[in-house]
Amino acid sequence: MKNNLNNLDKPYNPKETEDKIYAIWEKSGFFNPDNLPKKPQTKKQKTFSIIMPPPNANGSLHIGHAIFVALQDIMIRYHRMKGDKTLWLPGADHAGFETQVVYDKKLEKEGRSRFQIPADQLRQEMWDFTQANKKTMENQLRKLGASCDWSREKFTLDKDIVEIVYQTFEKLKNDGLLYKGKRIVNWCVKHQTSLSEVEIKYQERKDPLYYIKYGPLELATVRLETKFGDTAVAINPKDKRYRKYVGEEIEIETVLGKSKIKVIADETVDINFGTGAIKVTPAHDPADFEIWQRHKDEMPEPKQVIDRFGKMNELAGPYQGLKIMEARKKIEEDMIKKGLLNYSKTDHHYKHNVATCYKCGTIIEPLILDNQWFVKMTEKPHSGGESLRDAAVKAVKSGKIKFIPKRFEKIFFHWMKNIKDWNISRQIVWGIKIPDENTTDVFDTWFSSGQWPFAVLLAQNRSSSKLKKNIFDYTTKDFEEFYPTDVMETAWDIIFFWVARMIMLGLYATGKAPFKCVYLHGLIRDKERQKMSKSKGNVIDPLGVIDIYGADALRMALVVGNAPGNDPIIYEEKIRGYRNFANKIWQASRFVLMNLDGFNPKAKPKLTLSDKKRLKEINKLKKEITKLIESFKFYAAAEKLYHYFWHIFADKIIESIKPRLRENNKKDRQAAQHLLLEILKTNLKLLHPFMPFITEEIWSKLPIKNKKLLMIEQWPKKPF
RNA sequence: GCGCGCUUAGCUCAGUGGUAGAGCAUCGCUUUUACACAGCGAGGGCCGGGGGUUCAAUCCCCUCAGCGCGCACCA
Repeated sequence: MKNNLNNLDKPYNPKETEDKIYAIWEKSGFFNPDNLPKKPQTKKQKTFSIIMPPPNANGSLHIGHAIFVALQDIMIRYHRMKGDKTLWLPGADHAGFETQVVYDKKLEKEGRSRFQIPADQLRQEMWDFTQANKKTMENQLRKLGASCDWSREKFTLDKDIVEIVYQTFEKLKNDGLLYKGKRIVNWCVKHQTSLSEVEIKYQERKDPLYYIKYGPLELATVRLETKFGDTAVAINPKDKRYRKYVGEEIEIETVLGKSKIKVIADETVDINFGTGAIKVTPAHDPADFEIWQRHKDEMPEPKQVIDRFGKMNELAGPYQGLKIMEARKKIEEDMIKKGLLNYSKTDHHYKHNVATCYKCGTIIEPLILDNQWFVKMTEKPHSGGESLRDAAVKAVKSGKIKFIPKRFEKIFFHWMKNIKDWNISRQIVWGIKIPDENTTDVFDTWFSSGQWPFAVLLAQNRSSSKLKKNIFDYTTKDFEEFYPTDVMETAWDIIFFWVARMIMLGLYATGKAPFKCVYLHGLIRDKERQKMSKSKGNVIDPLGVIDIYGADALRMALVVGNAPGNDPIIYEEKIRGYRNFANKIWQASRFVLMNLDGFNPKAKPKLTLSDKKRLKEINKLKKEITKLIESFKFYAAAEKLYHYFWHIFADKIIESIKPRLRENNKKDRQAAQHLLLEILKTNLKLLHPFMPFITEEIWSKLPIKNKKLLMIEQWPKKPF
């Protein structure tokens, strides 16, 4: 029998194979579940679906994306081979704030600024920018071997998706789960937008804690510069020292002169901290804002003394125009001069945590903004049912949604317990405009991506006439077939940003959990355990790696030794090791093919006792691999396959069979050939989800009648 | 402050209530017609410390130490 591998280069050359193979797959149409061979009518068609976490269309794919491709493609290819109607739906995220930040930097380099460009023009520029990135990312996904259904691909700014997002917004509004108003928000003075609770990071800082005289009282504060915005002094109602002042107006002296201020009692004031008395600055402190909300009748309206750029405004008198830290220093000096500061008491080593922007590290300036939309997390909707938070917690507690690894469920519950209402207003141009006549704000990007699993399925084949129809009275074939999806596979660091929101919004909008299982992979580190980032210069470009070692090798390196939830370490030697493995597969396959002359597939093999043992052994392997994949232990399955192929099949079986291939005993030779081919075929199938390119290429060379593509061959399960 | 992890061979990581595992690296030997991106062989570990449960603990419980992470936070 003829063989082709014989003529090829000795070391396996992935470059010559991978693009060609991907083109064959894509052309076959089998990425689309509708084109897959149907099971006999007697058997019920099972489905399997994964919605791909849509990569941000503001750059190119990094090694973290390669992990999700490797893991999800394993599941997808396994289920496809098992005969399930398998859908992997790709997409891209406009990634509102993140993309705005990236684009701001680009503009900065060009000497431009988003605040000087007309909004429409900027939006068009950013649209072109993201569309170009999206194209690049699609090709990168192809390079990685992602067997996703491109015909169903969605972008978060597609018209139909936006329409669905608006309808969910309407529903939330009608259910009383939205409120808007003048609210205090986390304001980033650099990026000029408000941020949600998960978009701020606390950083420990040392700042002086000052003690200042307030009439008959003394109080402690870090923020001298906000004192012009004080609208009350608060004490604990149980504090005997100050109880007599409650309800009184006390006369105070500041650097701006004398004035009067009300003393109020609030239980949140800690008697033991500082002096037990605090200044209340509702316009610049979230906790103080809450105090004001509780004591509106006793206090004047909040007074904003810092503007959106982090500079003192006209209410700060002579300090107007100064940045916060400059103003603080100046005020400190002036207060000392005037004897308003008990300087000897100042704690210069006061450690506290300060909220900063998670992107740029700039200290967040809490500000009161108008027309801010918030989603209520802990209140019940008017139409009945549980709060967004409670429904989500229940779904996980009841096991409707499972986390892998399970420990993340605890982290999830802990966060949900402390969850705050969600500010979904962003003051940037890049995003979905909030349907509110009084604002140009856009939605927090996670408000749309939080709806992604049901939105992309409801948006399929949605004709323009149906576009307007409310999703809550409408369904699609895809939604019926594939929702809830089977697995949401993503990185653990976006549990709160994304996973929690998908669970809450999915349950709310559809009444069903958006997925049955959340598989969380870790963040890739370098050999020094540092996170990979462009600024550190330790990033690994997946395309560069693929160019040298091949996509199969990269995928294996990312899967083996990578248990869920742990942060894997990746380095070149590891990838090289799996390149070597790919070559081992290639060489062993070459050997089998080179020794097939005279092989008759129809002849009944006369197997020896040890041959039969080997077949038993491989039956056991099939079972084990299947079980490991089903239980999400991809790292173990990959390692086992590696070990079997290399150290059992290549080192032991092939070596021991060589003499039999040379002998003239035709029957025994047939048996040996039969054994080799059977084992090779089974291994290629089992390895296919992990190393799809090389296995498909070798499969194409095997002498098999009525051969299909390996990607849709039946997953091995029946014993010989 | 509340909470979650991790600690196993030089490195990266699996693992199970019953005599410790893999890959890489190391050290020998081998250029044998699938493969030197290789083969054959070898060395290497009080499974972080202490205590407990058990016939038996790397595994379960307690405790200590080191490392990492999440949440919260008051001026």
